[in-house]
Amino acid sequence: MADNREKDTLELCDVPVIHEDVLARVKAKMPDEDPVYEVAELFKVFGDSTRARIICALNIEEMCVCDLSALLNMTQSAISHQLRLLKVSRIVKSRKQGRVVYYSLDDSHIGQIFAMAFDHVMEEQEG
Amino acid sequence: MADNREKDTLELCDVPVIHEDVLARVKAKMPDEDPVYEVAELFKVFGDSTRARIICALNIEEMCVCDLSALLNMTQSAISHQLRLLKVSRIVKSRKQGRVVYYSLDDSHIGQIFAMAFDHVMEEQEG
DNA sequence: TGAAAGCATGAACAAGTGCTCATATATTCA
DNA sequence: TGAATATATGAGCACTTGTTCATGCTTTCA
Repeated sequence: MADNREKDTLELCDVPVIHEDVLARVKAKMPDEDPVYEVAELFKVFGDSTRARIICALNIEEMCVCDLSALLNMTQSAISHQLRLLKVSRIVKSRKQGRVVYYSLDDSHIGQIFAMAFDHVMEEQEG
Repeated sequence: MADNREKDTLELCDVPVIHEDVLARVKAKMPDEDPVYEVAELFKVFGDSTRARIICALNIEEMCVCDLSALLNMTQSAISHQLRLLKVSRIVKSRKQGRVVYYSLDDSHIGQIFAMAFDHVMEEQEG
């Protein structure tokens, strides 16, 4: 990140393009950058087994932290940390009643996306 | 995975359970462990922006490695490494023609799952 | 009011990940 | 056959991530 001398032609990545027509078409049809990054961020949150199990549980019904801990056989702290991430990502929402906090899925899309992913891995099994 | 002596009461995680009825219901309805882990693995692969962009591109049409490199402005090596992972995960397939290798999506589910995720992040935007 | 219950959070550390660099392999063509 | 092209891959490194541990906050109840 310091020495840029002798690099008048500073293409970061000067790979040759073989199919200019293909490139042009794909460039035209590619979705905008930002949504793609957001989709990747969403999948990144889904892509941890603890969080995936939490989502599967909350897709069945609302649960409090300690019940989730018992269900998944993990410490309250670990679950709580993950729930925080899921909440920041707007995947779950919470309501507090006394000293108990109940979590549930924030959006019906979430369950649908998981359902499709399940279908996919099930078919992979057979075929 | 070796030493289990002196662990007669081996609750790994003895959190109290508040709602036994909820726990019983969710336990009964929870999907099997293995598919959940596989779904998480699938999402993990989706959850990187480079791979997400590759998938978006290949969802439009088949492409070779160097065109992908040019499109995404990344080195051929970086793209090739990611394509390897995508192929092992059965998300893309490849066909070789001369010294050019063309990649495409291996399954129509993939595009559908991405489409749903896009819908989700778009609605998040609006509120 | 003080103790207990339920949950949240900061620090720290091991494990995992994505890129770069160098190099290997495979194919084409002169 | 030898050079050039297209792609693959192993090693290394900076960076990220998920858990644990200790502790703090909030609410309830005796």
